[in-house]
Amino acid sequence: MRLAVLEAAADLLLEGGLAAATIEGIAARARVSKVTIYRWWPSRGSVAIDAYFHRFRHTIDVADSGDVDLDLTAQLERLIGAFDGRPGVVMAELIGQAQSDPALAETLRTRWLEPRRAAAIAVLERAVGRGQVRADADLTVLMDQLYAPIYYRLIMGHQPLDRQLAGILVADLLDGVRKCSPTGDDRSSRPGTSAPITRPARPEEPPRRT
Amino acid sequence: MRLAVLEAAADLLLEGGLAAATIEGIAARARVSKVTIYRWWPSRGSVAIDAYFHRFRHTIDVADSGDVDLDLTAQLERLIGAFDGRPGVVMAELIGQAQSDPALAETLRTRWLEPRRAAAIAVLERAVGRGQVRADADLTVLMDQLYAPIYYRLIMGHQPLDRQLAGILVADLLDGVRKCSPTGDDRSSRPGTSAPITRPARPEEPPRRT
DNA sequence: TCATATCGTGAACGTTCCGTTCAGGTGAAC
DNA sequence: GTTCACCTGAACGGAACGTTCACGATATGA
Repeated sequence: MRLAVLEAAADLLLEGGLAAATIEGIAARARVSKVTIYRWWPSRGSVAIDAYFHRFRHTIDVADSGDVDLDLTAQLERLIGAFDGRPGVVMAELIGQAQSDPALAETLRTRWLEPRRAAAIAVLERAVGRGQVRADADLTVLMDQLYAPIYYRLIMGHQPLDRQLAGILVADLLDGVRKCSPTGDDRSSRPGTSAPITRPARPEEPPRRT
Repeated sequence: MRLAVLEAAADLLLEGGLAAATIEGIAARARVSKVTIYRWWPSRGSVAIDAYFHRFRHTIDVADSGDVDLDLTAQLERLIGAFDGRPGVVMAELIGQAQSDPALAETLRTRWLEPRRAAAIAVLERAVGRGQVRADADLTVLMDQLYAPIYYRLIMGHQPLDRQLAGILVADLLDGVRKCSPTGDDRSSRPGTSAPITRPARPEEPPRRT
């Protein structure tokens, strides 16, 4: 029963978005009573998000190649890929719904956002350990400057959300954050007073749009 | 009548959020018929966003001090300030609603987002003109790395949204984007091969959190 | 002065979906 | 063969949507 509900809900979500995934619609499609759904889930959004996670349980595989650029770019590209097409629309609608449903917001934070943040923070912390990223950087802000633009474009739709964005985001930020001088780890130290330690060539770097 | 509706809607929005601003509630509060509201606005979200803009017509004053850091930081701080307290909650709910209401999304883009983006892009373009920012940078991505984290925190609530965030965002990004060598404007040129042109002291820069 | 058009009104309507209640039915465990 | 956990259809009251109707007000202008 539980599976039937999740499958039906996921189908409806992908077909007609969150608006189509009403409790009564899900119940009818899953050939299940409304009461059964209410026995297991507290609200419509709750069913929807469970259905989404059920259908798209992306693994959060943390690559650790030793190259911050590559690892972060790969993570961001995977996220952008996960938001391609209907699943992206559904995620946007779930985030939207969460703005007026605190329980849904909480679920979204704990089951979607935080695992991914934890994985990405780990990458950054290893980079700090290797001296590739300044030790005094606020990693939570860095995270947001990497991830937020993806969600922002997904939600606002003011700019396209394509894979090459990942590389640009990482390059923009790391070039600023990368520890340039081995001695200076203070914010007031000028970047660029000596040659950067590591700047791995990224041959696939696309030309800049303007 | 029109004003009465907007005032009533804004009141309800700030008191009880988007959920409280129902058409019938607004009509009752404005002492106006439902029909009258439907004559002028196509949907609930439409009334709500008009009411929001009516109540919070922030001026988009573009400072041009000649210092990118200061100008951008001031812009971001003003945005963060505008999202403080109830107005921030309401904006989050409007963005949320826009995820399932294309007309509302369009209004949000054209009347809120784009004017602010245009102002900020102008600041960046002047900075490019002055040689403070690399000419090959993708300004639209830079914009997102500055602004998106603010909306992201507003909507996800995973991290606090305080004013000092503005300075960190700008510093993180500009240190990477800042044109370090006057000759090199190609992505492959190493940042930091010579001293940066301008790096105005920002004494109020807060210590980094981790 | 009076016809007319415009705009607003209250009241009611049908619709959809919510979340809940009720009176049963089925099947496995003990 | 009783009990219990779980499921069922059917119906309910409630909220809000968006619409329709018949009926004022008001002001324009012939």
